[in-house]
Amino acid sequence: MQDEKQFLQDYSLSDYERPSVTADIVAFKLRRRDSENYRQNVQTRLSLLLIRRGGHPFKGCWALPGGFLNPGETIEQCALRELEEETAVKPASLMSIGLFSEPNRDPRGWIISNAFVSVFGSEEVAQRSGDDASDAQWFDVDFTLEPDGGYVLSLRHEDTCIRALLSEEKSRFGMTSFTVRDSGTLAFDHAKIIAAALTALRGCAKDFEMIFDFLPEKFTLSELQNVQETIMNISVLTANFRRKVANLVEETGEYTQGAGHRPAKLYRRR
Amino acid sequence: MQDEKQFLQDYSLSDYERPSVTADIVAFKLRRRDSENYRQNVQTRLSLLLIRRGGHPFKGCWALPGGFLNPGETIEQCALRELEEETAVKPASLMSIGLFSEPNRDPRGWIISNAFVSVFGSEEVAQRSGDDASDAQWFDVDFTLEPDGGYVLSLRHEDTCIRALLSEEKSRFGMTSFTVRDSGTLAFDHAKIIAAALTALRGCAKDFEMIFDFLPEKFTLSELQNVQETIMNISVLTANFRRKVANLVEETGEYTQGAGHRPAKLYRRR
DNA sequence: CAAATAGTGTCTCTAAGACAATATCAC
DNA sequence: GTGATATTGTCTTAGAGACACTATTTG
Repeated sequence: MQDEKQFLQDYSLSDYERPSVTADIVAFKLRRRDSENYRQNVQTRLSLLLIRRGGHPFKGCWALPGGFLNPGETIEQCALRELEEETAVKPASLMSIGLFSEPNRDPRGWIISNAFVSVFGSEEVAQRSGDDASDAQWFDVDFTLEPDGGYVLSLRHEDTCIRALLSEEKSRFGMTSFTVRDSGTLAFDHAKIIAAALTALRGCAKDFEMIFDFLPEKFTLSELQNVQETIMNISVLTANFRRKVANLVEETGEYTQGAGHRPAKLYRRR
Repeated sequence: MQDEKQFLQDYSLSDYERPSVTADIVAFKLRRRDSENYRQNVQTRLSLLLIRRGGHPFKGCWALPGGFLNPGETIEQCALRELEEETAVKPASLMSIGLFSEPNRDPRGWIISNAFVSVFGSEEVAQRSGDDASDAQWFDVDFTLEPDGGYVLSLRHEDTCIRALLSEEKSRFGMTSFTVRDSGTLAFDHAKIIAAALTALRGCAKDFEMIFDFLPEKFTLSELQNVQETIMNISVLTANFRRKVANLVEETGEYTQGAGHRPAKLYRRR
């Protein structure tokens, strides 16, 4: 035992070269679309948070929020800390989607990144500007398979439109990874990370995982259905949706009011 | 542009403290059990590869194969390289199960690890001994939920029996993580990693992912069924199993011979 | 024939999908 | 009543699970 104490005292990790480690977060939120009819329910779009880089490299490009792992914290704590520096709010959920470790993914040097999907509820999210970020904005997401087999990732915020092209690479186990053919004005390999995040998010939403995190504690079944439809970019039949989620929710006894049509029961997650 | 070149030339990552990064691999294989009856099909057990540590820390304990990430390689390449140093054979598959980054998981210092599940076919796997490993052996796996809600992980090889106790921690998204209550003679947090690996492996096997990697190119449906049953520690009805995998395989036209009973069609993966 | 595995047929039950019908509010 | 959403009912079909049955080889 004395032996081991001595060993650890003498042990030095400094002989080996070490990478810098970061956490990058793909933060999702549903953005309300203005409705043309005041009696209609709110329409939503899926959006994600990007930060305009103020310094080199990729100066002026848009990048995912994230930052370096500090001693004494886990990678999840790092992700939450970096995210809170940008949004001032804790996300409703956080899910790892893997380590991105291509040696040349960052021109600054050997930097590998663990990426996360995070979800924010629909309450307004405050924004701060970070130290090396001149701007942070939520971009509407469009990620679709083209007839030629390629994927197009479009991110829009007001006049700004980012467009990236990717190819799918099926590597066993249902896990799909993407290759970037054109990164547009996205920094680093963030197009690849966003594509992986969207794939993971849609996979979860299919099984009703994570969809509750987009909503407040109490919600109507229509709102819940809207979340799934928005994320997966599909539309499902109401009757079937309600049957499938019946066991995942419970009634609160409360109802919506003054919506211009029949009130709806408010549910909560069970 | 000149501006950016200059920036990158001046940029130094050395101001920040950096962790060492490793890849640890939970390598699975099916081990043939001696059958009491020469006419019966071979019975199998799930086994995983452990290495006895020859040096400090955890001297004499058993640990997962793995090693440090080198510059110029991805974490997947690192995992394959370390695994090949131990087994001299490439695995049939490799799947990441996440980054383990608890600050004090390694007494040597700040070392974080990306864990992988890998699968080897049933052909014999050669073994080399690594530099800091005095022994490498395949341990039969038993991982079961006890009535008290805890999990027991038992690993056996001849006279050696490792026994670890864990608790389940459901952290949203169906992703379950484990807390180690008693590590037994397993080094570091490897009991936690093995529990996560088994959970991931069973999740895959349920959907017929990864089960083909345990078998040679040509196999019978009985063998395939046996793989799933062994991994998940369940038994399923033959007729139902065959219906479910029917679209995942195709006939080769060949048959087994001389097994002491009716020959079986050999299939391959489609 | 006995022992063992290989392979098929079919019944039931559940869940998913499609579609129709009714209910309730604001105006 | 009209326009909008809320909520329920039910028909059909696909798939999972259970179980019974037949087929083929070695010894």
